[in-house]
Amino acid sequence: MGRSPCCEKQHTNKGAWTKEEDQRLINYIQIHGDGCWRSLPKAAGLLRCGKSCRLRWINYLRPDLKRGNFTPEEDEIIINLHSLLGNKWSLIAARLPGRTDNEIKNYWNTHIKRKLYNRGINPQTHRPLVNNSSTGDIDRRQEDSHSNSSNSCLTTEVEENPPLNLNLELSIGLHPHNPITKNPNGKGEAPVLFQFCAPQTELETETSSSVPHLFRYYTSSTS
DNA sequence: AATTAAGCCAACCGCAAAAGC
DNA sequence: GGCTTTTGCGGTTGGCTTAAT
Repeated sequence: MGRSPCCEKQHTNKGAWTKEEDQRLINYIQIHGDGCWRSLPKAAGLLRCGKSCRLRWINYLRPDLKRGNFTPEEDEIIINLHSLLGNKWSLIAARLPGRTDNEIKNYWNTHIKRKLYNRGINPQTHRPLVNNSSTGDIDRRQEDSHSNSSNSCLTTEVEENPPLNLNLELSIGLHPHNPITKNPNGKGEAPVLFQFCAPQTELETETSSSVPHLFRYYTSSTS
């Protein structure tokens, strides 16, 4: 038995948002701010589920959203971050001001995956694809084996290949709400240096359930 | 011009974590 | 500490648009 729905489905609209609905949501948030999504629809006079309102605001109506195509620089940032974080779209989005996790996820699936395949790189593992010598087809089993878990490559690949030891500085914008990148003193910007380390032990590698466990990060104040 | 296929993106769904009581 | 509610995330889907036949 699942959890009860978050809202009375028979009383909510679904599908594409109308201009009027958008305007109601914008007006409400401009006055009251966002948050408390559960009660927002009723208060704003919208026949929508709170989750739907939140998604609409975050992915489409937010004033700070950047519109338009991704730049080549953004492409490379996404590829680099994905190689480090896996399908953690919200974390990747936090490093790209004006972009949403949904937008990046869609862009990854429609553009970047193909781009990497064309470069001969497995988009999930970020390692060279293995060519099937008899057929010439690209062997995508690597991707299939990885698809069950966004981070599973960290266990299988590490066993097959020497772990990479990278010191990579991510010279990209900070996001004020990201607890990782937020400067602890709350002032100014702190450059964030991610230091990626080889797993300490096999046990640690086996039991790692999230990528951040495998690396540490630190910030340093610019002041 | 009509039909089909592929590309694209907004929105939905289910789950897990966080927050509240 | 345990239960319930709310929020946020990632995967998936549906439908619109464009390209190819």
